[in-house]
Amino acid sequence: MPTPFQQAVWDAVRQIPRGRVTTYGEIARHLGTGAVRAVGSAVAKNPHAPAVPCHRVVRSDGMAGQYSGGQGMATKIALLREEGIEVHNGRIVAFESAIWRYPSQSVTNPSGR
DNA sequence: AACTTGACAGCAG
DNA sequence: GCTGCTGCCAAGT
Repeated sequence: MPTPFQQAVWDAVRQIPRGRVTTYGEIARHLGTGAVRAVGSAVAKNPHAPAVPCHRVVRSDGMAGQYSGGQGMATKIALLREEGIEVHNGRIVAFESAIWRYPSQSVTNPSGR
């Protein structure tokens, strides 16, 4: 029986569109907490895969990060490549461009900046 | 109730 | 620029 915190994390990850990635820090910020590690633990226990694209959650330093199954980042990278995200030697290509930012409260200017 | 672990992030060397 | 240590919050033992 998952905790409300884990459900919140999974719900946040579920919002990540295909072909995009996000960082644990972004999720933590979106949840209004600095528990980046707790987020990682929650995602690691994610029983809703692949409903929750946990493989789209990467590290903030541009690396794919770890993954469950003991495969390390191998499986994670494979899934990301299927999503159209290029990954070289565990490093995400165009990382800054691939990062997905959670929508703010409201955009005063819908123009996009 | 307390200690340890964890799919990380950030700063210092 | 890269490697290493500390800090963070939550969950598990």
